[in-house]
Amino acid sequence: MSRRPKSSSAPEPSIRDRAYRYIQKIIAEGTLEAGSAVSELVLAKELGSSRTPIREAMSQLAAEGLLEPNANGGMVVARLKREDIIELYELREALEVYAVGRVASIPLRPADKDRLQYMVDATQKLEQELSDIGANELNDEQMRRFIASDLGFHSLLMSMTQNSRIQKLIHETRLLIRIFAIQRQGHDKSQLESIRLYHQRILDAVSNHDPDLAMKELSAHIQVSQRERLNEFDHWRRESALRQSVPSIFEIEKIAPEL
Amino acid sequence: MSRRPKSSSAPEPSIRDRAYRYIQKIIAEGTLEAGSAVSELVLAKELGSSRTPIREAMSQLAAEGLLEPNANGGMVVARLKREDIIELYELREALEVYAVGRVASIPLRPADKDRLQYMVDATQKLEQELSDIGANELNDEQMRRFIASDLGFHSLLMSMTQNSRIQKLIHETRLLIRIFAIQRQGHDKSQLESIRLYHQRILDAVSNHDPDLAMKELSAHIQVSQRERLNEFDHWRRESALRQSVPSIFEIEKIAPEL
DNA sequence: ATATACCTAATTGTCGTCAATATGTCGACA
DNA sequence: TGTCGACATATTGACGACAATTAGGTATAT
Repeated sequence: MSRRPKSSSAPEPSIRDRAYRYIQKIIAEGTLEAGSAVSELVLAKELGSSRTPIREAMSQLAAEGLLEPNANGGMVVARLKREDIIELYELREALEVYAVGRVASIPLRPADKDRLQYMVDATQKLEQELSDIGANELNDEQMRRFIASDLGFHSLLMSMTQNSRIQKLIHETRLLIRIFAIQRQGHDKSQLESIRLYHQRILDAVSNHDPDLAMKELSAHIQVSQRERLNEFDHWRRESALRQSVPSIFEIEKIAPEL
Repeated sequence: MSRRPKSSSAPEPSIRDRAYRYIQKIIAEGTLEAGSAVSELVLAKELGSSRTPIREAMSQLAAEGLLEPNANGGMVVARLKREDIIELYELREALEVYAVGRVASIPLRPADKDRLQYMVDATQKLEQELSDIGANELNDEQMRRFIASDLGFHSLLMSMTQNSRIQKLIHETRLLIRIFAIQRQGHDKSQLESIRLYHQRILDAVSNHDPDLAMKELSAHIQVSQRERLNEFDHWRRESALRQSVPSIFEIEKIAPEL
């Protein structure tokens, strides 16, 4: 790694790293939609580099689950199936529930408690805003704030685990879920309140050194999220199936009117 | 993947795959000791290939934790520190305990129960052999059989989980632990019995659809293993420190006799 | 004899290219 | 007209080579 001094001022990221971040970004942004094949050559031209660094970056993305190797060869942007959502949420549950049990077993520093409470309060503030204007769903800006506070709460909590491997896995799992999340329709007020209450109960349990309760609440919280996500997925798939089938009938009628 | 027809008879593994397995093998066998730098060129010559496939295989191994990138560049065979052992066992605990809870929640097929019981019985048979000849520790052949039955029990149990990602992570984690295990001195009879009893209790709990008990037993089982492994590690490190310091004195005496 | 500077050797990140295969299109034939 | 086969294209896996940087050793000066 001669080109990776990574010393003081100029980390000089290798082309491989830049490619890694670039591909991850365009997948996260949805520029590359799920299921589409991603070519090494076009990415190499886009980045003005050779195929080699792109190739290595894609291997890593594949190892993390963002890309999956196609049968005939080459990579395809991973397309989450229903079972994948189930698996990913189960993985989250296994890891996060264990982690929160550990966190709740050690003293919670007041500063950390305050930061966690701040995240919960941020969500409550959003609820208040909804009530004030009589709305039931979050607008885009509010949605962004909600995601920030939701992610912040979980990230903060998990960062208190000493276990770096578990942290990394949780991060990757959440990333996968988030990236491939169906366009999450804005949570309504009741969902918001439910999430906030879960967070508050988890925080209280951690604060009270009650690992069992903290684990139980977080487990339920994740399971509720899983179910909501599965419902979104089923809705989306049903609509998608309709959109797919109806035009095809039209096509048949247009092409073969005798039927 | 032109060279990967993967069709019927000749899967024709790509050079990359062969390199992956080869490197994993020589690390597992201890041919490459932990901490030593592994050169791409040497491996390429050993395998009679170019550096490219080796490079990609090494990237994958690094992603799985077997190799770790060196600061100046290049890869080094990962050398597990004490915290790594702690982290890996915690990860195992998080994943396996969750998985066994799931397995215990669904009906256990009689065939599976028999296979699990067979693994437990295999361990008990080893105990019997020790008792018969009045020995206290396993010889090499018995040790191999024990590892097979121990690994078999856990693998079988985990394979009943529907979650492929959790299975894969458990597999990788166990591989890491096993590969970097300090030369595990043969378990003595009491350890053998303890392990067998844990396995039996876990099996019974799963068989009786008692997820909580199964999880509790497996958790304790893994924690005991972790503690044993940490003890081994501490012993080894203490001896290693002695071995390191004494020769250095010899060296000094040879190089600078006037001291 | 020690320390510094230089030089050689080894190793790595990246590149351009080749061979082989999968895909899609066009044409021929029944 | 429908189906099969050959051709062209595109893409991937692998190779050898180059530039750059680091490490280690040597020579030189003090």
